[in-house]
Amino acid sequence: MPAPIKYSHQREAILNNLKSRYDHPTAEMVFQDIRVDIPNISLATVYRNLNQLADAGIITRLSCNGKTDHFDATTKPHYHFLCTSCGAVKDIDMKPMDSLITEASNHSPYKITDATVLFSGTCETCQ
Amino acid sequence: MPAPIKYSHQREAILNNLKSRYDHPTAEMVFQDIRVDIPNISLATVYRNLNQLADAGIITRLSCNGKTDHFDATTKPHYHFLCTSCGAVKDIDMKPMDSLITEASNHSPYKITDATVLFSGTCETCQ
DNA sequence: TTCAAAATAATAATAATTATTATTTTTAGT
DNA sequence: ACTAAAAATAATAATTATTATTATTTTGAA
Repeated sequence: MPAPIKYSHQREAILNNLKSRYDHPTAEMVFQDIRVDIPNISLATVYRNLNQLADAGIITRLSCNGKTDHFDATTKPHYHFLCTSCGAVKDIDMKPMDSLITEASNHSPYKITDATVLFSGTCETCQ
Repeated sequence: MPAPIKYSHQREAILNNLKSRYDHPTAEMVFQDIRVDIPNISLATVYRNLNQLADAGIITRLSCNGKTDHFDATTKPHYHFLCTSCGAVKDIDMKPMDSLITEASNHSPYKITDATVLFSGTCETCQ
């Protein structure tokens, strides 16, 4: 029984912030940005709401570098790029190949439902 | 100036342990296994050596679930599978498509050098 | 308007990982 | 083999990212 989600000012601000930007921020980055408007918001509130939104399938959690989690305002499947120099996470504007999942399913005994692809290298500004 | 790597009993045991298994263990898992032979080995030693070996390009660090890092004894590029139920990480025995990198390069301004692909779903035993 | 359920801020706690430090190993040069 | 500098270690403290706790406030249905 997942607890029904009740409106909150903070959650709306968090989701709006995430939707307004394209840098796939960490919880900390969202927190710093939102503090400007809601000065006494708590970092734990940001974490809690991002988790809630991800669990509800409204946003996506990205595990890019083994350290901090990043978040993506959209759930439409697409590929990402991680700059190994500055740590920025960006979108790759190409159509995901769903042949990957069928191919992998044919080569393994697992029930495969998802494929995450993360490219890495250096971004324009770091080159 | 990367410090030259000097031999150590512990590092050899860590690398051998990793090579002897196919479950892509975490540092903690390697630690527990090695304690049997080297009872007073320190967890920090396992972390330090796994990092060293990964930095030297001898092993691979896998960031699978946003929590604990896993390690792979080989550096040959191949795809992995994460069971969302038990957390196990396994190999997928299919040829990596290098078309992915060229395709992504054509669709982005980044210098892309690597692509990691992680499938997820449920493994045989969890189904 | 009332009231229970959910959310919050503040903070404590936890988990994974890395840093510190005094001591021990390793190894290159005698 | 002997010595000494560099690197590695064990033990442990510290750090970072994240989650749990708790007393208080907000939300929303009756």
